[in-house]
Order: sequence, then structure tokens, then C-alpha cells
Amino acid sequence: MKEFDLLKDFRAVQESAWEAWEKAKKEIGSSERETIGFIEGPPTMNGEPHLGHLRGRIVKDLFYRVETIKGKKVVFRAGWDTQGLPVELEAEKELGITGNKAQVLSKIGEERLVEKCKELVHRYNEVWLKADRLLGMMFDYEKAYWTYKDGYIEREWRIMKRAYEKGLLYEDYRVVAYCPSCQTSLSNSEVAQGYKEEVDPSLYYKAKLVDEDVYLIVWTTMPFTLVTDEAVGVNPNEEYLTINVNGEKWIVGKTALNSFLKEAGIKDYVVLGSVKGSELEGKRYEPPLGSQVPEQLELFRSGKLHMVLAEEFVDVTTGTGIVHLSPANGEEDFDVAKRRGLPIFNPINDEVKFTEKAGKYAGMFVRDADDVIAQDLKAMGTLVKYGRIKHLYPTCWRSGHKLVFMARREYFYDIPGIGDLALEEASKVNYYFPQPRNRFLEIIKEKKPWCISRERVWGTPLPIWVCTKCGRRIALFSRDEIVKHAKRLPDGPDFELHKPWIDRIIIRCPYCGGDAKREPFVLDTWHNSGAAPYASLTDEEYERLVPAEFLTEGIDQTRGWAYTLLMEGVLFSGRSPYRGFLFLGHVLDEKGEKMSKSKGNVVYAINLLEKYPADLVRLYMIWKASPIDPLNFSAGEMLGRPYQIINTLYNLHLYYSINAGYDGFTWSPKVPADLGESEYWILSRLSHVIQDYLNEYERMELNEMARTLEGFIINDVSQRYVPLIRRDLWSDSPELMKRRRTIYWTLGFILKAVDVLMHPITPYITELLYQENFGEKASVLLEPLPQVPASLIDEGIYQKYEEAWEVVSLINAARMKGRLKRRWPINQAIVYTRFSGDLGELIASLGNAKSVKVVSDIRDIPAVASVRPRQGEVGKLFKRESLRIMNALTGMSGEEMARQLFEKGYVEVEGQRVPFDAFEVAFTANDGYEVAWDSRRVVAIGLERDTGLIAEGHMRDVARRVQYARKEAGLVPTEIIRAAEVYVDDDEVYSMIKGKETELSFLVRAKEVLLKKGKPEGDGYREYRLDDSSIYVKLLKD
RNA sequence: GGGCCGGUAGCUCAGCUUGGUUAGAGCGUUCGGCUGAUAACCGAAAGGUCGCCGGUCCGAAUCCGGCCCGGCCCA
Repeated sequence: MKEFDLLKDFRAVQESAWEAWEKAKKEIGSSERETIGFIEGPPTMNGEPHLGHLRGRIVKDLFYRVETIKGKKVVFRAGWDTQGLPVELEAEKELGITGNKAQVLSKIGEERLVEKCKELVHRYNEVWLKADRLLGMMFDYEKAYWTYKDGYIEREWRIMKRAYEKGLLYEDYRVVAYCPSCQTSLSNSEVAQGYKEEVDPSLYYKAKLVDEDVYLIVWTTMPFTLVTDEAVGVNPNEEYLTINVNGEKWIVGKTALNSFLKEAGIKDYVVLGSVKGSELEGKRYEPPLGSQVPEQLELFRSGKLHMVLAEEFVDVTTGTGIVHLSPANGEEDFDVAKRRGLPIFNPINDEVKFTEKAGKYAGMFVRDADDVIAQDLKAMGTLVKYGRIKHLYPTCWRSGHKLVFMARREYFYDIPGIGDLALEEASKVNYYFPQPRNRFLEIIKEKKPWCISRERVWGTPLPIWVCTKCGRRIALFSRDEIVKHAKRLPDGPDFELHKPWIDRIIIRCPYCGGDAKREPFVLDTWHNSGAAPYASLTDEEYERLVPAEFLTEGIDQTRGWAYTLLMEGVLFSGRSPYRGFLFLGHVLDEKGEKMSKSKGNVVYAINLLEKYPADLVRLYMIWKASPIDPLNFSAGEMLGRPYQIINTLYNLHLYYSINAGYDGFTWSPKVPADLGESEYWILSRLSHVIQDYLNEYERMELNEMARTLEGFIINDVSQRYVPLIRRDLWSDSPELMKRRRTIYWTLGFILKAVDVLMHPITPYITELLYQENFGEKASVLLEPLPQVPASLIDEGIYQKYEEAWEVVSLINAARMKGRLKRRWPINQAIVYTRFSGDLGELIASLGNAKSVKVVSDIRDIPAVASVRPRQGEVGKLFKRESLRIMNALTGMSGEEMARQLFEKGYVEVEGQRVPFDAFEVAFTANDGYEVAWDSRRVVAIGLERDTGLIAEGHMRDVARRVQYARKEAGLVPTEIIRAAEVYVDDDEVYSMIKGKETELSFLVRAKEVLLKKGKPEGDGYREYRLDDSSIYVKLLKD
């Protein structure tokens, strides 16, 4: 096997692995495998991939590779999200345009903007492809879907058509945050990021109740909305006071009274009475701007508007606890109006100026009307106070202008009209973890109408035309239909399904023959990507592959893609387009903070993958945290444990390769006949590991899956199995050849299995290690799921070894207390364990003990038990009974309690079982022994050693140093040198090992060992510490 | 501004439902041991005002209230 540097040579490894995968892909594609569906949640092509994207892609690719190894054929296509506001804005930025929408379009035209968008998404796509290639993504890129392509759009329209035919598509108003400068509405997230401290008016005015000489004192920070005033809101649970101020009766909320009086500068007042908010419900008042806005008077006369509405959301702590409601200019206000069936008075145009219906204020930019209205109120004597207030208010992140909330005409899907089908479908989906399931179902229960229209350019056009003559709507959901109904087709029948081309088409109204023009909307980009299961596949594929087996995206997509996928799926076919959906936690920086451009802590995929092996990044991200949890990314942490795992995997293969190569062994599936116990053990262990791995994968506990493999690679194979067999491989005698070949076979079987199991996590290195050492198939990806033949599994041996490791670890703990090195053989170990098998010999060999006595009575351990019940624990467990139990326990002997604890795991007293954890257990060894224990076993070792044992220990100490010297000298392990010259400074050590040169020379692979006393003179000696003295070693090669 | 999640050793986290006297694990550090594939592994030690303030209680990491910090979602 070729050696290489894991952290330096990874690029070459990655390229060679790709060759194998290209072959594998063809083979998987053409095989008769069971096919399962997957739909890629398309990333938006308006930026480079970063760490968050990587996490998702790693999980997706892991899914693909595990399923492939399980024998499935996964339809695994890439997808690219290409439309929508983010792309459009990025394009505008690149075109150097900063003005409002009208300016943008007049300056460059829609055509250039659209061309720029296309250019941009393809440019970013190149970066994505590069990152994916580095990461090892197995996507099918040739069949990738692009959300802006005509074919995709036409299929997206067919989903809409279904909704239209079911009567679930309708037109209505919606309050949006609108930027007067950019002349566009903003998405929620854009609004959210633009909140700033702003100074706004704080206006208090009087609204006179009809037929009563009483005024409501109403508060607003947006005086212009008095033009669209429709009602005032009070909180139904608040107490409202009637007070006398300068002879007038005012109504003000009790909670806000003092702050209001202070702000309005009112000192003299008398409380006349009080009333609950709910009792004010329905009281009518005169519209404050009735005389300026004739339309308001008409609405008032209609009797439907200008009344008090008691609503829970009214905040009683600000203003006066009475707010005015203006459905055209506030979302909550709008919702109230809809709920109560009020008409919407909306005299505001695209430029955010009042229309003629606004009477006196017609033509005015709405915010400019603030001061004018304050003046007018003052003139009418209804102004109480016109001040200023500092508060958080949303501004446009681009232009910095304060946003205006206003009602716009939009198109909607009638989500409530779907009934409970969406919820039923969503309940059937597997979400793997409980938290996101509950949250997702809550969102679906809200049944909010989905506004699908946007006033932008770069998106799927809304295929609805309105007749300029009769005003009727014509919906045409395919190119064919459009062409058939077209009166004018300036770009011919093959026109592109985008603005501006589609807008040049004039449709002949089928009702009156008039000219119909397209509604100027594009669709919400979420509608675009949510159409993917249907739009990215053919009809035949859709039938076969949807619902998809497994989808995974960031947890932020709960309300995003996961939601729109479900809704469009239910609208179109009455079912969820996915069976499983794994939501992934966010990737944060090392300190747990969100990555953002402004903080400068964003890690881009390409940068990371050019610096570190993709395998390491993949393992780290899978291993570090549960998929659902946030992941704090730290390169330092990545280079710690995850690196060690890969390094150990690599070195195990190297060890196998060197040793097997030495004996000319090539691995083949034929099982050798003479496996030893250690082989049965490690193979049985492997079969447990495979089982755990599969269970953890089913539950998407991917971090646990990685940790299962970690434990096997490092603890079981590297730290246990290899030391067990090392001595057998050390010899090169022909008699042991058969044994060595059995070991090579076993090691090969295990490593090949690990290559397959690790492959979905660390695809590159496992491909390389597989190719170098086994390589029966074109790629490790074509290997079946590893399985240990039943004949090689022995549960009895497995249990025995697992028990022995625990006992040996206790022997080592006892050695430490007795200051006996592990290299030094001990005379005897006395072991108490509940395990019934025959352990003695195994423990003797693993624990370097000359004899082992396994006893079944704890009293045979040469130590005194001290057992004390912990009052706290007993109290916790037995509550009221605890005193009685404590008394009973106190009356028992330590020996008796210890006997019960170690035999049964609990002490039985007063008919109750008091568990091990409730006791403090300690042993004190008798003279000449040392003792160690855990909750199930007690081990004592004899400290007495005769000179033979001591000498053997010293010899091994010396041998170890000579071996170290060999390593430092760069000798390969197999090389036999002419001689090793060893000076021993310590008289006692020298005299005890003198005469054992022959044994020593075998251990250090030298033809002879020249053992001398004292310190050497001359050069070429290396000094090593041995306890409190030194030895000096010189190696003599040929 | 509202809702949800988190804050425990230098780092990553468990414990909190059901309060109990010495608060655990892994990594890192220090000491010791093992090791001719390995930066692995084994034993031990040092290291914590359990985010802050207040309350309930004989007793609070745990229950209650308020606040601060980080994250997510919504406005």
C-alpha cells in the first residue's frame, strides 16, 4: 500500500477516488436495483456555498451512499434555485443600479436585468459545482433541474392550474411592507433585518362618540393613517377611565393614564368613572378627518365603520391604550377587518401617494401628510398632543427609507380551503426527532392563506390575463394555451416564459374579444422551488419516485421549503411529496454565534475544502453533533479527535498491508478453518457494530453512528485486537504461518467492512484504502453491506472477552496503586466477577499475570470491604421509608452488604432493593495485595514477586528501550541487526538480567546483545531513562 | 416586541421530569503506565460561586419570579 500524508496529499487521493465513482455510478444506474426517490432542496444561486450548506450536503450524500451500499438505486439529482428577489437584487447590484424600481427598469430595461440574472446564477453555479466536487457529492448533475427553465415553469403552472380548477386560487388584499423608494414590497426577512431606532410622530387626538359628549383619546405614530381610519381598538380586559379635563369628558386606558398625562402635559383632571374595554365594543365615533376626506363620511354613513372594537392584541401600556385601526396600513388592523367583514378603504397608489379618494390629501406622499394632518386636527380642536417618539421601526435595508405598511392587491392560495388534508399528510411523515415535528404541525395548523404573487421581474410569471374591456380573467397554464389564445405574439410561439417577453403578448378575450393583458405579477419564489417534486420530474418519474423516501434541509426550511412542498403536493395530488424529512440544526461559529457577512465569520466551503481533506470535514460535521442540534464549527476541534479516527483507520490498513505483504498474503473471501478465540471475539464485536450502525442510521442518529465506528476502530481493533495478535505477527517462523494467515484474513475482513461502513462518512480515504488493499469491485460503493457469517459469531466468546477487558482494566488500576509497571509480570490476581465463563487463562495473558484465581465469593478477595449507604440517595429513592431502610442498613455488616451488592447489584432490606449507586463502596487490601473494583467486579493483585519475576520485568524494560532506539534509528521492524550494545547503570538491574542476552536478542531483533555495566565511553550511544537510572544503547548494523 | 431552545470544568456536553449532603463524562493540561501501525490507548490528579439577582425550603444546578447573554422562529 502506498503511504501518504493525510493532511497534505488529499487532493490526489480525491481525484483518484472520483475515477472509481464515475465507473460505479454507471454500474449502479444500469443495475436492477430497487429505485427510491430523493428531491434536492435547491440552493439559491446568488452566493457561494458556506458551512451551513455543507452540513446539508454531507447528510444528503451520506444518505445516498448508505442506500447504495444497502443495494438501492437512489435517484439523486442536483437542483438549482435561480429565481426570486435575492437573485434580482444581486443582479441590480452588479449592474450598479441603486435607484427605485421604476428607475431601474427605465434605465436598463427588464430584458437586460433578466439576462444578468441568468448570467449570475450560472456563474455562482460554477462555484457550487467546484465545492460539490471537492466534497465528494454524488449528485447527478446532468439531470439537475433549474427552476427558471421553461420546462420547469410550465410544470409549475400545472400545479397552479390544479389549484385554480379546485377554486383555491383567489385575489385579495394583503398588507405588505413597502419601500416607497424602491417601490417594492419587502419579504419578512428583509423587514426583520431593517429594524432601526427611528424618530416618529406621537400623536394624540380626540374622537367624539356619536350622541355623547365624550371623547376617546386615541394614539398613533403614523398620523397619515387617519386618512384610512376605520375603527379604534381597545383591549377588552383593560379598565378605561372617564376623566374630566377642562370640562371635557375623555376616555383613557387606566394603565397608560399617568404616562399619557405626563406626555400631554395635563395636570388637572378628575376621574369620573370607569368602564371595561369590552363594554366599549360597538360604540360609534365620528371619523376624525370626515370633513377633509369625503369618502370617510360616506363610509361612516354606511354604518359599518368607525366604531370601537375590543381586541386582545391592543397594547394597554403605550399611548392611551386606545389605538386607531387602519386596515389599509397595518397587518393586525387588516386581519381584524377581514375577520369582522369590514370593507378596506385603500386610497394609496404604487408611488405611495394618496389618490383622489383621499380628498384634501390627494397626490400627497403619505408620510408628508403627517404634519398637515396634525395641523388640520389642531384647527378643528381635536388635537391633544403632537410630539415625537423614539422607537424601533423597520427601514429598507437597501435605501434606508422608512417602510410603509399598505394593502396591495395580490393572489392567494386558499389554504384553509384544503381542510385538514395537509395536516393529515404532514402527520404521516417521519421527522426523526420530536421537536421539529411538533413545530411543523403547529405551522400547518395555522392554515394561513398563502400569498403567491410578487411584484417583481425575475420569477415565474403569473399566467393570468385580464381583459381591458370586460375585466374578466383568463388563466392559461401552458404555452400551447397561450399561443392558441394569443391575439398578438411579438416574439413568436417560442417566446421565453419570462418577463418581459410574456408581457408583450396580447390575449384575445374569449368573452368579449377585447385585448387582455397579463397581471403584472411573478410567483413567490417559494412556489417555484416548492414545485420541484413535480416540476423537476417527468410524469412517469413523478409516479414512481414521489413521495420521496428522504429529504433533508436546514431547520429554517420548516416554514420554507418543507411547507411549500407539502402544500403544493397536497394541492396537486392530495399527498405529501416526502415520507421522511430530516431538519438540520444550524452551523454556527466556534463561539456559537451565527455566521454572517457583517460579522466576518462566514466560512466558505471552497476555502475550507482546499485547506482540509473533505473526509475530515465530513466526519467532523457528522460526528460532532446530533443532526437536529446546532453545530459550533471549530477547525481546531476537527483536527483533534476526528483526525485521530481517520489517522488510526489509515494506520490500521498500513499495519495490515505491511504484515500481510511480508508473508505475501492476498485477501480472498474464503474463510480460514482455524480461527482463534480472539478472531471470534473481534468478528462478533463487528457484527454488533453493524447492527448498531444500521439502527442508528434508521433513526438518523448520525453522530451516534459515527461514534459507534470510532469506538470500533480505535478501541476494539487498534487498542485490543492488534495488541492481541501482535506477538503472533512478530514471529516469522514457518510453523506459525497458518496462524498469521488467519490473522491477516480476519484483519482484512474487518478492515474491508469498516471501509464500507465508513464510506458514506469519509468516502475518499475509504475508497483509496479499499482499492489499495482489497479492490474486488470497481468501487467500495459497489460492495454490499458487510455481514459477519453466522459461523464466525460466538456470543459466548464475545461476552468472555468483553468481561476480560473490564477485569484487565481493574488489574491495571491495582498495578498503579501498587506501583507495578504493566511490563512487569505479577505473581497472581484474584478476581471476583458475576460472569460465569472460564476467564482465568485469558486474563492471565492480557493482564501479564502468572496465575489468576477467579472466585465466586467476594469474601475470598484478600481485602476488607467498607460499605456505607448514602443518606441522600436512599432518601431520594425511598422518601418516607428511607429512615426505616437506613436503620436496617446500618445494622448490617459491610461484608454482608458488599456480598449482596456484588452478587445481585442491590441490597435487599425491609422488602426493598437498594441499588449499588446508593452506597459508597471501598475496599482496603490486605498486606501484600492491592485492590481495585467497579460496580460488578473486584480484583486483587499480589504484590510479592520473586527474583525471577523481577528479572523478567527488568529485561522487558531494557528491551523496550532498545526497541525505541531501533525506531529512532529509522530501522524497519523486520530488519535484524548484527548487535545491540547495552550499558546498564543500575547494578541491581544489571546483575538480574545478565545471562538473559539470548532472550533479549529475540525481543530486539538483533543477532546478539552485548550487555555491559556502568557508563560507556565513546560516541554513538543513546541514553534512556529507566526509573531512577539510565541505560545506554548503541545499535551495530552490518 | 412576542414565542421557543440553550447558558454546568479551559473546550464539548450529561445531570434538572421526581430538590438530598463528595455535581459527572469525553477532549485538553499535569503525573504515571503501555506501545516497532497510530497525534492512539490505560491509570490517576488538578480543574466548577452549575449565567446573574431574589424567593420557596432544614436543604436548590434541580422548583418559582426577575434580569443578562447566545441561537432559532414569528412580528
